Amino acid sequence: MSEFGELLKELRKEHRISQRKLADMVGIDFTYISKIESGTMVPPAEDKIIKIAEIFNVDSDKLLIAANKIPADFQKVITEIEDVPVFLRSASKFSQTQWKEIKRIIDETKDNEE
Amino acid sequence: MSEFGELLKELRKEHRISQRKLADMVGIDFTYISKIESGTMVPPAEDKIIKIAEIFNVDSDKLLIAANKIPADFQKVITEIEDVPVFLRSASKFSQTQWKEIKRIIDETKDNEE
DNA sequence: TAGTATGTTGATTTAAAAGTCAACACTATA
DNA sequence: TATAGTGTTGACTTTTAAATCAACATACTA
Repeated sequence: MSEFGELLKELRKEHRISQRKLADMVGIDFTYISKIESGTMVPPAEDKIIKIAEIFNVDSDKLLIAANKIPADFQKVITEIEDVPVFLRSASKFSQTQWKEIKRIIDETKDNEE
Repeated sequence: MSEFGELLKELRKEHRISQRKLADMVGIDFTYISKIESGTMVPPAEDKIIKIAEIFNVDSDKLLIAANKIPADFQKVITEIEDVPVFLRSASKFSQTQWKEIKRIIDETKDNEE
């Protein structure tokens, strides 16, 4: 039942890299990698997870979420924008249709970026 | 600069209650309350903050946010609803108008409750 | 003025999270 | 069959967050 562990193992295998090599790159002990993969130990701290995401070139948010961690950046958003906590309290009640509307709004902001 | 500390002191004063009494009710040492209020120490753990919110009859989310803590409940929402992290990444870019739309959607769900 | 209530400070402790170290076991291969 | 590469396990350690304990200072009040 360790989503993160399984995912890590998969990524590592895909990239054909050993636990020792990965551990070196991340900056942790290789035995810890072993335990994370088997679910014996909980996922590492956020900075390590971000490094892993970089190494395997995956979205760090996704990896953090898989580790059941809230990206620290979110703290700023949640604590600084008043309406965000209110939004989060309602988020579980949104219907499909409502999510569609929200996604439309999100997409609008994405345009602004380029 | 300790938002939480100042807020706590204010609430406590309003309720005309001593640090010792409050500490007893919350289940922590009174000297800790003193340090929190002065900003010497960081706010207590989430469960203590929630107790404080109950004692003073204020919204616990607000108190947690003032303490720069993300309510643990949010973790479920953030990790379990796929679109929420995406939303949070965009949240800081929303315009007034966009927030108005979002609030409208939130209000719709509130109707469902009663 | 002795007692009671209040808040402050510095040193220390406890609990939880995040990790290391040492030792072993299996496999491949030179 | 030695040795290099890999993963596993159990006990221990380090780090950070969350607090306590002991001692004192100030004000109030019986």
